[in-house]
Amino acid sequence: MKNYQISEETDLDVVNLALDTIKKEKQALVFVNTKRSAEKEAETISFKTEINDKRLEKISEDVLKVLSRPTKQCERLARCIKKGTAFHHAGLAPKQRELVEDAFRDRLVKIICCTPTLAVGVDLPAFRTILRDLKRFGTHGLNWIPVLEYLQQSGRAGRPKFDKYSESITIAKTKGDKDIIHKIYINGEPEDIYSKLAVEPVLRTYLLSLIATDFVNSRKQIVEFFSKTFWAYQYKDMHQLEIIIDKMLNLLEEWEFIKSSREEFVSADEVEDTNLKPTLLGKRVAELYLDPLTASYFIKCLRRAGNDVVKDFPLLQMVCHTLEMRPLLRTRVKEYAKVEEMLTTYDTYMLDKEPSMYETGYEAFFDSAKTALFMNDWVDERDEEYLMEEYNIRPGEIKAKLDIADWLFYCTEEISKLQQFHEIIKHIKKMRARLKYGAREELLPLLRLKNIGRIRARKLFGNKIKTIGDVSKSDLTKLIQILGKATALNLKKQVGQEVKEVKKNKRKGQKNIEDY
DNA sequence: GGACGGTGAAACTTCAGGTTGCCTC
DNA sequence: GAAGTTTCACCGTCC
Repeated sequence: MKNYQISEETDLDVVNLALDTIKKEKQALVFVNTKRSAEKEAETISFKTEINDKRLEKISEDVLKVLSRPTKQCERLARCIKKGTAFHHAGLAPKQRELVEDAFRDRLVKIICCTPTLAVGVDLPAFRTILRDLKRFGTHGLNWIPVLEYLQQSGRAGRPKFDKYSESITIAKTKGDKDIIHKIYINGEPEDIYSKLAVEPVLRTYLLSLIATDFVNSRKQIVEFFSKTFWAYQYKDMHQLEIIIDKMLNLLEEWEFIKSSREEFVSADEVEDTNLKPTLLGKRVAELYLDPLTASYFIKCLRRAGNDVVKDFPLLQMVCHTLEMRPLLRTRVKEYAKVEEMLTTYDTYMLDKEPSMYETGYEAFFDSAKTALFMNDWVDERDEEYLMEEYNIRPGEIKAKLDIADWLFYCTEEISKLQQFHEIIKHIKKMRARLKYGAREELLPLLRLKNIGRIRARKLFGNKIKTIGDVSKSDLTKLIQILGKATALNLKKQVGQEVKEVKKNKRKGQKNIEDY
């Protein structure tokens, strides 16, 4: 352990450490416990650095171009990057994350303030890691983070190629904290690892896939298989495990994903066994890697829809009320009325049944409706800044939620095919396209064109160009006015009307691109 | 006397992240 | 539980 003094240019420990890192011509990662803190910390440091670099200015500009209209978050990140700092968390648009990571690898950005996003997955070693917060908000207020996480974060320090040694620094806020940090993190042992197989959704999914792939085809084989897993090794009580497995098998059969049949003959030394076979539906659910509970829930909803009219909001709420979509957006007290109103409006169209106020799932149901509300606004062409203000959801989180929704809708589509719910498939296809682009239905024809997103499609639509046919008919001059030259020419090309670029030997009456 | 701006205490709000799947020629 | 943000009372200054 080294002992040295760091110059105190400010009265903020993290800022001093960051400035010291830069002075040493090194880089650091600062780990904090919230997205908001990551942004604030990066900004505070950025006010104190004396970095000016043309390359950083370029990256800063790129960061602003990622969305159709930069949000306040984009602008804040851009300002930080200009000064050689950045923040990094799951709320960043994927492209921005990439820009930040690359800039750090290129040693242009010196300090990244981040949430644990950077502790796992991404390989971004630094000379120094600064762990500002070792406590995080959990079920019982603030808790110390697991030792394993501490190791993950501090382990980001160390670049064998560049440095002879590296540093991981934690900041204690009180003398008491200092002692605790020493005891549990620096001198302590990491926690034991526990098998995730015991978690019901994982077990259900895994059990079904074992049967669906013919890896096992009887109850006995299943028990045998699980007895060899880490789960059984840790759990020790195999009898208890069998009870859990039976419970799951019963559910899978009840949901019609598997069929069981008793064997006719039972030899003297063998115990009774049950044959297990997947149904067609069960096979597909397993292939989709979808939690069987979610699959059976979708089927219930689809049955309820029958041949009735399907509306957007109920469809969105259906996919939001799943384990896959968690964590859901939380409904704040003052928002209850708004959510309630939406639920009342669509009362007769809801595919999912509203639990009574006294049931345990009541709150989750409301949250699923609020999450659906956000998606509904997205397909109503609201932009990222609006969604941030209204729902406190950032671009990166929007993308993640929409991706899950798309996957779940795809699964719904596949299940609908097998269950002969043909009517609803076209609605789902439409909704998937709208979620992808964040657009109203009327823009869908135009969105099939390349290089046309919701912004350009809306511009065209506003100019009475509403279909691909309209694009063909439309005058090139007008298209150029709306979209600019490059895009307009590209569009014409896509509809099979290539405008040749004639540079010389221009005949009378024939126009050059330059003429426009 | 009133508009304005700066300051700081108090009240209020919010709180990490992630894997799976299929394909659009 | 605590950081970060918002709100609001309070005070001084200037016109």
